[in-house]
Order: sequence, then C-alpha cells, then structure tokens
Amino acid sequence: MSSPARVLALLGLFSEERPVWHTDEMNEALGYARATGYRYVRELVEAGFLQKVAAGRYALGARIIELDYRLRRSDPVLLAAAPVMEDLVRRTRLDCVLSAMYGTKVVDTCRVSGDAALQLGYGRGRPRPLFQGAAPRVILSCLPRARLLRVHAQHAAEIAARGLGADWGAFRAGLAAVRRDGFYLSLGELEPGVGGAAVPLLGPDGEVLAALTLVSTCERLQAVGAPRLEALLRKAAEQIGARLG
Amino acid sequence: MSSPARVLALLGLFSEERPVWHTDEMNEALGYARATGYRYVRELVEAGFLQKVAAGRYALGARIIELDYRLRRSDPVLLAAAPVMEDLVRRTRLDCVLSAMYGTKVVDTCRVSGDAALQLGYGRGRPRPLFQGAAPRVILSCLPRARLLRVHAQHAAEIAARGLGADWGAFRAGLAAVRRDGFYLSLGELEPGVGGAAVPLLGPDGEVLAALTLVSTCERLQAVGAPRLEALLRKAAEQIGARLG
DNA sequence: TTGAAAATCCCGAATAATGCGATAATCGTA
DNA sequence: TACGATTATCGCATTATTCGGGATTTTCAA
Repeated sequence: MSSPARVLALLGLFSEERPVWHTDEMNEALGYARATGYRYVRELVEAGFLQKVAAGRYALGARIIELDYRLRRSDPVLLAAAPVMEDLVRRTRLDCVLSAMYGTKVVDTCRVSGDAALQLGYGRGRPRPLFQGAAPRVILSCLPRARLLRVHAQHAAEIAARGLGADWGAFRAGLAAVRRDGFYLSLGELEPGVGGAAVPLLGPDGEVLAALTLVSTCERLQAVGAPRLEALLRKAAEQIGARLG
Repeated sequence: MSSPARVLALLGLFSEERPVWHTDEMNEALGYARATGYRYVRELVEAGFLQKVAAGRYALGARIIELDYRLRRSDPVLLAAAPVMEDLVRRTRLDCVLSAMYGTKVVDTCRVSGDAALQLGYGRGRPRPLFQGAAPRVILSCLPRARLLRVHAQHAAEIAARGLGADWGAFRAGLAAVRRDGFYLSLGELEPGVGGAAVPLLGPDGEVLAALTLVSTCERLQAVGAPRLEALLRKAAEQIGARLG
C-alpha cells in the first residue's frame, strides 16, 4: 500500500458513530508507527481534511465541507433540478430525491422534503445500496451494456441475492424492461412501509445523468397511483432537461 | 513536498469554474511527470475522491459527498440547531445561518432559507472571509486570548485592512466589546445592502461552538430593529443550548 | 507554574516513489 | 462491430523519501 493511500485511509476511520479519534487510536487501528501516524495526521491537518478538536483528538475538517460545496455548485444536473424539485414537493407533499451515479456508487445528490428535520437524516450523501430501491434501478437500466457487464461481474452475488437476476441474462432482461418503461415503482424494497417512484434523467445523447424519485409511505404512493406518479415525474424530468439545454 | 501532499494538491485544482480536468492538464498545472500524475489520479479514484467523467477527464468524486454527510450527521451543534433555525425562519421570514470555526476558518455549516434556490448559492460550505461579517466577528470575540493572539499574529495585515484594529491592542479591545454585548449587527460589511445579526453559541465551559446569524437586506433588518433581533437570537441560542445539554 | 501528554526532531537503513520509453487497454467513432 | 487514436499501465534502474525508534521540545491542562 502506497503512502498516499495510507494517509487517505485515516479518513475512513471517521464515522457517524465515532467522529473523533485520538492519534494513538488511529495508529493502532491501522497499524502505523507513532512518528509515522503523526506525520500522516499533520499532512491531513495541513490540507484541511482533519482538524484538531482537543489535545491529541481529531475530527474531519472544513476542507470536506468546502469541496462538497464546490461539487454542489458545479453540478449542472443539481442546479437545473433544484427548483423543479421544489415545485414538485410543493404540489405533491411527497419527498423528492435526486440520485446520481458516482463511479460505481449511487448517491443521493439532493433531497427536498417538507420536513427539514428529515433532511438531516436522509439528505445529500446518504449511502445507498446499489441494488435496492427505485433510483438505482432506473439508473442501472440506462447504463450501456459494457458498463453494466462490469457492474454485474463485480457484484454478481449481491445482484442474485437481491433478486435482480440469478445470472447475467436475467439481470439484463429485468433491467431492459425497466428501461422500456422509463419508470419504476418500488414498494417496501428498502424499508418496510416506504416506497419510491423513479424516472431517469437523460442527457442529450441518451446517457443517464441521474434518477428523480418521489419518496413516501407505500400507502401515500398508492393513494396517488402509479400512472399519476409517472406523469408527474416525466413532466418534471422534461422541465429539468429543458433547463439543462 | 511529500508525496501525499502532492496527491492531495490535485484536489485543489477542481473549482466551481473548472470542475473537470484532463490528466495532462493536471500534470502540467502542478508540474508532475506523466506516469506520476496517472498514479496520483488512480490513487484518488480508488479512494473515491475523484471520478472519471469521460476519457481522461476527471471530477470530484462521491467520497467527498459521503464524508460531508458523516460530518453533518456527527455534528451535535448542527443537529441541535436545525429545528430551532427552521422555527426562527418560519417566524421571521429572514434567512438563518449557522457558522462554525474549523481550524482557522469560519465556514457556514447550515443555512435555512425561505427560498430553496438561494440555498444553492449560499448554503453549507460557502467560503467566508475571517474578518468580515457578523458571524466571524462574534466567534472571534469568544476565542481564548492565546488562540486569538495566534490568529492576530498570522493575519495582522488583513485585520488592519478590514478595520478590526491597527494593532493587537485595538483588535483585542474591539472584540472585547463584542464579547460583552454577546451580539453584533453588521450592515453592508460583506455585500452592499446586505446585513447580518449574530450571537455566539456557547458550550458548557463557555467555549464558543458556533455563531447563529440572521441574514437579510439592511432594510429589512433595520425594520425589525436591533433589540428584537437580539432577543430572537438569544432565545434561539438558549433553545439550542438546551437541546445540546 | 508545574507535570504530563503531545508533537516534532534526528538519522541511518531500507523501502518505495519517480520517470522514461514501450506496451497494453480503452474509448470514441466510422 | 471493428478500427484508430488516445489513455493508462508496465518494467526497471535510479534516486529520493519515507520509516521507525528513541530523545527532545513544545503544548496543554490542572
């Protein structure tokens, strides 16, 4: 393992449950010698990725907040989608989520909710399983075969376990159907009693940019009905597309 | 410059204006050899800090969004303040900002606004000058002398230029007054026509945790009046303190 | 101010990064 | 689908840097 990777590995220690680490704890957790660990931590502090919060204790630093700000400000899809999502939430009283694929992960990029307290728990950046829920499904359905093949090769076991297809053929066929529909409604797939309805956002060349999802209890989604959900989402996707062009 | 620092320096290239970089452009910008630059980029991609967006083109990656999520979820001040800020905005129709000091920087940690479109431009992570505006002022005013001395030593020129005091004595005296008041109203200090009223949020030992600010046009702030702004903010700060304990 | 803890320094040994050219993989395109 | 150009990796000798143990200095909290 190279030195930069060892330095970056330190950041992986900081979690929601354990946001503050002592230098010695880090060294022990990763098996670094004392002087080495101190050097690494200093590099990260100098770069702003860590900050000292007490004697010998460190937490994630402001650089991360800044970089996320840049990411938000330079994401054209997010900029185009935000007002449309606002409008959609105002009219439906459902939560609306924008999700994008980063590398090999699907991440919520923006969540607009009636309830701000919810934003803290479910907002931007919440980790998402790749093979559960409506958003990842519609995104996967729009991926080029080559890319999808790589995904399948890498996650065959999980795909089968999640019921997305026992082999490549079944996986591909299932997603092809979703792609044809351009819409997917999931009920209770991620949490019991909670569902999502999603459509893909497509770029000028037909490549998938993100997924737009309406989220609520299964009950409320069923009350609205799949046809209306689809119509609402399609209309919004169209508006976002127009704002992007 | 050490190798990890050289790797991390790559992240500094990505800005709002230039969110996508070509490998060769990065190498040229930082003076790295070709193979070296490729190695660095690969390390960052493997760690999720960069993602490939097209052949040879890279942008900031999902890891940053995830880390910011962890930061948000593990920030007790933010968690305690969010609902109180919501309430404050609903009742005043002003924007409310939470700002914290990270290392040697003041960063907006949360912004609640009536207008969601505004959130994108002024939200969490927006860079803040350390010596302008109400929030940094009240935070500085509560810093321990030792810390403040270091800040002054490091930024004496900028402090003088911003009119916070020509020397250490003046700087200290000015902030002492703010500290006594526990409140600061700034009008047009950052942008013409825009102002902010701020109070500090203090921890159990009297240490400053953050600043809570109400932001709007000078006009609207003056219409509300300093005494009422102060009362509103004090009450909110008290509520947040209670939720923290 | 004092004592304990944290962070840096020192320096030889040894590992690991660098860079060049060549090769292999990949992507966009016809 | 196959081609051509670009992107990315590889192999390897050189060289610079990191590593680690302990001593030292600085910082922090009482």
